[in-house]
Amino acid sequence: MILTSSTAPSLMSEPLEDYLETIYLLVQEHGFARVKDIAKARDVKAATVSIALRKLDEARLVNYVRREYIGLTTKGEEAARRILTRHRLLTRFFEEVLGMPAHAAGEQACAMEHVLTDEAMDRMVRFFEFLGTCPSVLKAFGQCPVGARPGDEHSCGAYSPECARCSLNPKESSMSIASMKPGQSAIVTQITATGALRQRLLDMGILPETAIDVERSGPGGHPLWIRCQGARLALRRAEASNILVRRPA
Amino acid sequence: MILTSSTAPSLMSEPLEDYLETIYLLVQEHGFARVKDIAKARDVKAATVSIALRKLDEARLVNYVRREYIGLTTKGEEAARRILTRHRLLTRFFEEVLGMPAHAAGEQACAMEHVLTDEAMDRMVRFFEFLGTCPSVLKAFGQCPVGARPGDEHSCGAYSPECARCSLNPKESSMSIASMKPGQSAIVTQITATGALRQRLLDMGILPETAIDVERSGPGGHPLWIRCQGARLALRRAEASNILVRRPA
DNA sequence: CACATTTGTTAGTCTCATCTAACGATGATT
DNA sequence: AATCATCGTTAGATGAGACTAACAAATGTG
Repeated sequence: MILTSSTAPSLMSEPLEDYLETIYLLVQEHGFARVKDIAKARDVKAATVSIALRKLDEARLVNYVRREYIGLTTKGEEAARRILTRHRLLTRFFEEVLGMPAHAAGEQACAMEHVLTDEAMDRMVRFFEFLGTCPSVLKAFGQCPVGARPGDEHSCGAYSPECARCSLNPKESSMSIASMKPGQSAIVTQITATGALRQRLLDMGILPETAIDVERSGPGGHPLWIRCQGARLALRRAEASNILVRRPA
Repeated sequence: MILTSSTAPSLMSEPLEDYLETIYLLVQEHGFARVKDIAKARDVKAATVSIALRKLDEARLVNYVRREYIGLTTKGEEAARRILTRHRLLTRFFEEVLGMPAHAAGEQACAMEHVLTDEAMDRMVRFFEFLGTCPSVLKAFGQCPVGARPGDEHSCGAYSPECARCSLNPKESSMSIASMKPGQSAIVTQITATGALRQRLLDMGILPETAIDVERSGPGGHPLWIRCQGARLALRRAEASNILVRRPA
């Protein structure tokens, strides 16, 4: 989707930002940066790096003398650190808050670091500051069945009776859409499916706090027809039973 | 930064995904999609849309008969809904969790919706499921000085004595790096600056839970030299006093 | 020192997404 | 029915970022 952007965060293309970041890291690690190493780190050919360096030189972001080691200008260092900081922040978010494995968190951060606005960064930092003073929050998330990571104690969505804090254990008020009648509406609270089925349901638009209207509901093996976000979807009963809802008050 | 991606989330370019999304929304809103409307929504020329439609038709994502209304195939609808769901999820995250204004949240979501991996989406949904059962968390964040949004009661970083929950009010253990001596180290807990200064400090890499080493510290008007994430930075005392830290135990 | 290997640059090509300009096709107006 | 405005398509150009292939420079080895 395209919304008209009000702020111009960066004047540089994403690839050029990546080169800057790569150079910064290479200099930090080895004390110098060479075309070959940049090419390897970014998984492009050396020829491509040469061209990029000329552009970065024209933008006064690197000190580029042909066939010599490459250094960042002050301006280039600042730009690199700006991106790198976003990378670290996003990585921490996906790893520490959402509980993703380090590598996946880093990859996700790579893809987003170029487009994180100042405002979103500010709010994200504030969220971390908040969490720093209320560490119980993340602990609670990590210990809840929904928040458990693969390898954790209550992973795989296995419900734990001790988890009173989050009260995610099935209770009277928790029903699946499989038991709803045609014409009824409800709000999704949780998708208990895992793996590919979970992803399929999410991709269809079935998210927490989304309204679901049941249109047709055959008994037994017949599919359940629902409306969600304006779209008509057909679900098997086995799938539908993985979507927990609450009836609006 | 570039990390080798293990999963191939999408086979489509971002612009093509945007066209799909735009068509989906236009059909939902008006019952049909025309080249002209797509061009307007995406802010490109009609010629560009024509070409994109040919590609989407080749990929069997739209039913494209020259000079007629454009409809999505089942496959196209699924792809569009996939992106749109990511858009909604990200928007809600930036709006409801981080407390950004609706428009800014939507813009940020636009920029990220194409690169959100299945795994990150899964974890993000789980986080929402968790928050649905522990709504006090977001309430606590929104009411803390750090989490207050512009317009909220304790916005602008004004500290509120009532906010005992988050204990963000200055306390004995809370000191700024301005009072640190050369050779001392500490961990950043909070950046109390706002606006451009805050952004500048963040961009330099000064984030919560980041280690800071003081290298040189002149008295009075002299700058404070610190190391942060391997970089040497010079800060004015007025700036340094906005960086709160705790000494490692 | 001569030659081979490694490293970097240049030239030319490709694809993608965009543009402008010109041209068809459709439909509305008088 | 003739004309005109709107809408869509085609053709051709541009700029970014990548590639290959060929060449040039630097570095090591016998």
